[in-house]
Order: sequence, then C-alpha cells, then structure tokens
Amino acid sequence: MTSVSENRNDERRGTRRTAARGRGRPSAPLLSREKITAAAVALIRSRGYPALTMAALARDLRVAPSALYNHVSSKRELLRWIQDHVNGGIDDSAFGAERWDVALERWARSYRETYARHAPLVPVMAVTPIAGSPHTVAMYERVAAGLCAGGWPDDDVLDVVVVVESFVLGSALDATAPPEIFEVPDDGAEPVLGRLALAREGRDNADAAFETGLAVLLAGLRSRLEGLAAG
Amino acid sequence: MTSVSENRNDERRGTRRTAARGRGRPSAPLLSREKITAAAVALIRSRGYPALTMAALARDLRVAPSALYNHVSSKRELLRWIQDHVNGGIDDSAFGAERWDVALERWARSYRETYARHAPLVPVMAVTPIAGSPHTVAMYERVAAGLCAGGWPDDDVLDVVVVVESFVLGSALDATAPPEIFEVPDDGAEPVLGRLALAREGRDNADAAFETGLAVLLAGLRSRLEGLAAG
DNA sequence: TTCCTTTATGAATGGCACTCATTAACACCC
DNA sequence: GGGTGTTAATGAGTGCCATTCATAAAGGAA
Repeated sequence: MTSVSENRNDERRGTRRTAARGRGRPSAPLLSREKITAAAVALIRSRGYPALTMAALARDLRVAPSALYNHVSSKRELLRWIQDHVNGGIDDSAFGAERWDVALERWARSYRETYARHAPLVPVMAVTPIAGSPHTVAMYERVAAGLCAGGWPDDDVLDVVVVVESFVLGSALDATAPPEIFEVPDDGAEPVLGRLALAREGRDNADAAFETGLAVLLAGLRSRLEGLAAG
Repeated sequence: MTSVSENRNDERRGTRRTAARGRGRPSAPLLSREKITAAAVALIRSRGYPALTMAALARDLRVAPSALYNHVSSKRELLRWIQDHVNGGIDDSAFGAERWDVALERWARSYRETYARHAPLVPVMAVTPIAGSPHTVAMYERVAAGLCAGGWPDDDVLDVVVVVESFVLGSALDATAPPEIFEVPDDGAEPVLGRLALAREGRDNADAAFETGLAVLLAGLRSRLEGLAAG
C-alpha cells in the first residue's frame, strides 16, 4: 500500500523528493559543515565517542557515507570541526570583566569541564593549529587580551596560556580515570602507596587534585607577575 | 650450507627447531610478555606508533598474528605493557637523595621527556589503574615516599603527584604540537594574537612554557607546604 | 599409554575509513 | 534555449586492521 503511493509520487514528475532517493545532485545541498558538525555532536552526546563512525553519522543524516567526503576531507578534519564547536562552549566571559587571575581561574574550570566530557578530543586539541577554527581563535584572542590588560608582558602571555592549558588538558584526562586508579594489592610490598590509597577511598580525587593544582598554579603566577613588575 | 646443517638437525629428531615452522605447539614457547613487549618497543622506536599493528608485531616476532592472542588479550593490554616498560625508564632516583622539590623537578622533566617520545600513550597512562604494572607501581611508591619524607602530610601527597602528573602529561602532548600552532591569518582581525605570535617565531615555545610552568608550580607547592607547616 | 593443557597455525570475520565511477540537478554563457 | 561545467549525491568497492575459531602438535600428568 505504502509502496504504491510512493511509486505514484515518484512517477508523477521525479522532481521533488528526487534528492532523497535519486542518484544525482539534489536541488539543495543535504549537507554542510554546520549540519555535519551538529549531527556529530548530537551523536556523541547520545551514544558516545566510540559510536562516532562515518557510517553512523551518515545514517543519522540520511545520506550515504561517501557523501560526507564531498564536504569533509577525513575523519580527522571532522574531529577538528567538532573541537572548534566544543571550544565555543568554553566560558571565557570573565576576561575583561574581572581581574586576570579570577578570569583565568574561571576559564580553566570551564575548559576542564568541557574536555572532561570530550576526552578523546584532548590529543587533537593539544596538537592542531588554531587557524581555521574560528571559535578557538576567538577564545585565545580574548584570553590573551585579558592577560595583556592584566599587566602581563607580551613575552610571557602565551607561555601562561600554554601552562594553564597543559594542566587543564592533563586534568581533563585524569578526570576520566577510574577512582581506584592508585589501588595496589595489599601484600605490604608497597607500604606508602597502600597507606595513602586507603585514606582516600570514597573521595573525588580528580576534582580535589584539580582544585589544589589550580590554586597552586594561580598563586605561583601571581607572585611571578609581582616579581616581574618589581624586578 | 646453513640450510643443510639446519635440515640435518631437524631430521635428527624433530624435537629442536620444529617450532619454527610446524603447526602445533613448539618445544619451548616462542612468545612471552617480555619478548612481546620488547619487540613492540623496538618496533615503535624504529617505525613509529602508526606502524604498531598486531600483524607487524607478529611479523617481527616471526609468528602468526593469532599467536599473540595466546599471551595478550587485546592491543589495549599490549599498550599497557608497553606503558609499564616505558615508565621503567623515567628517572625517579632523586627521591631519597635530594630535597623533595628538587627530586620532584627532576622527576617531572624525565617524565615529560619520556612521554613526549610516547605521546600516544598519554591517554592510556592517565586512565589505566596501576595494578599489574610493576615498574609503574614502584615509581609511584618511590615518589610518594619521597614526598612523605619531605614533610608533606598523607592527605596531600597523592594530590601533589596527580597535579604534577597532569601538568606533565599535558605538556608532553603540547611538546608534540607543531611550532606554528598559534599562527593566525594576519588580516588584523585578531590584533593581540597576531602581535604575540609574531614575537615568538623561531623560539622553542613548548620547552619554554614547560620550564616556566614547572618553576611556577614548584614555587606554589613550596609556599603551600610552608603554609601547611605554619598553620 | 592416555589425556589434558599449552601454544602454535591459517583461514575466516566484521568493522572501519576512504575511493571511484557514475549520475542528476542547477547555474552559466552564447 | 541548448550546450557546458560544477556541485553533491549514490553505491559498489578496497584495503587495513583487530580479533576469533577450528585445528594440530608437543609435553607433562595420571
């Protein structure tokens, strides 16, 4: 029954709806960088990173897998698109509104939370040039401008950004680790580790360590800036 | 010539050297955790991580790929073996010989250098439990004991380790990034980034940032320990 | 001797990113 | 308005890769 009416529609002209099933070029593009990125992010959110395959993404977009390659050159490039999208969600709004150290602290927290949800992007983020990623470029521009305005000399601004970023990305990976990561067989062979791990059971170690490290890092940076100003 | 004597050996009894070509169980195992790990590390050193496939590893070991699975349950587990081997090369010898902060600094440098050469292991390292990795457990034991001896309270030792480790692993990833990572199209749209990136051309930014961050982190940790002792 | 365990082989298997020839609609120029 | 070029689909591959499985043989245990 359904197939009959569909056939009648198809035979009537073959102009509308041809795109959905036909073999040639559709009237309007079915795909674009934005649509692909959005579908990929939705797929990751609902089914996780291992489920992000080109075939699954194409299925969600109701398109043949090979169609994706007219728009994105590789899965690697797709990950870069996703990463830029994700970076657009990092909160850097405190720069320009608060003191540099307060803004840096908020940015670092938001940055870490974001990448804890997107751990597979960490190695991509650390390594890929920012050019071609508009949200990413805009974020760094705001952060760098905020640090400059806060009194940091030009020579040191990017080092500070990289230092905080390294700590944040490392901490994001750490946040995805199982809580019992430091547990050892209690045969007494490792006395110190055994004692320390025992005392930590039940605590959220990743969060605590990140907060400790962030405080330590900011304290160190503040005194470094003072030293630069004084010396 | 060589083949003749080999054949005579084979025919004499069929006991020695049968293993190399026959289909059944060899007299002595051809494979073991140690041999597999060593071959994998050698393969990575000579041809890089992308070349580490189960097939290539089996070829180097002169064995069928499926034979590996009698010893290692998955490639993931193989990576854990490699990681433990690699961790055995990290220099933690300063703990017990130097002050805690000096030892921590040396350890962090060696740790980062090692993982800069093994960047694909960074996500593995951050996430896998240490149990079953003897070199790794021994390293943490020494580091933790050194920090305890240096006056750090039990509650804080593992946090300090995790903080330094997060920074180190993030920096190791950063060290593998291309140097022009912060470059932006000089259309004047990003005034601050354009100015800053320009001033840094030719410098080894990753190394400089790591050294800066390490110094900042250690300064922060020293003053934190003083605060703990005083308060 | 007989049987179980260990550890090899080699032939699948299924999933994956990616390629290529083909095709159809649109946009343009003459 | 009829050719022509470009764009963006299709679907049928390709090759690589981790992993599995039935099979086989050697050694030790009973």
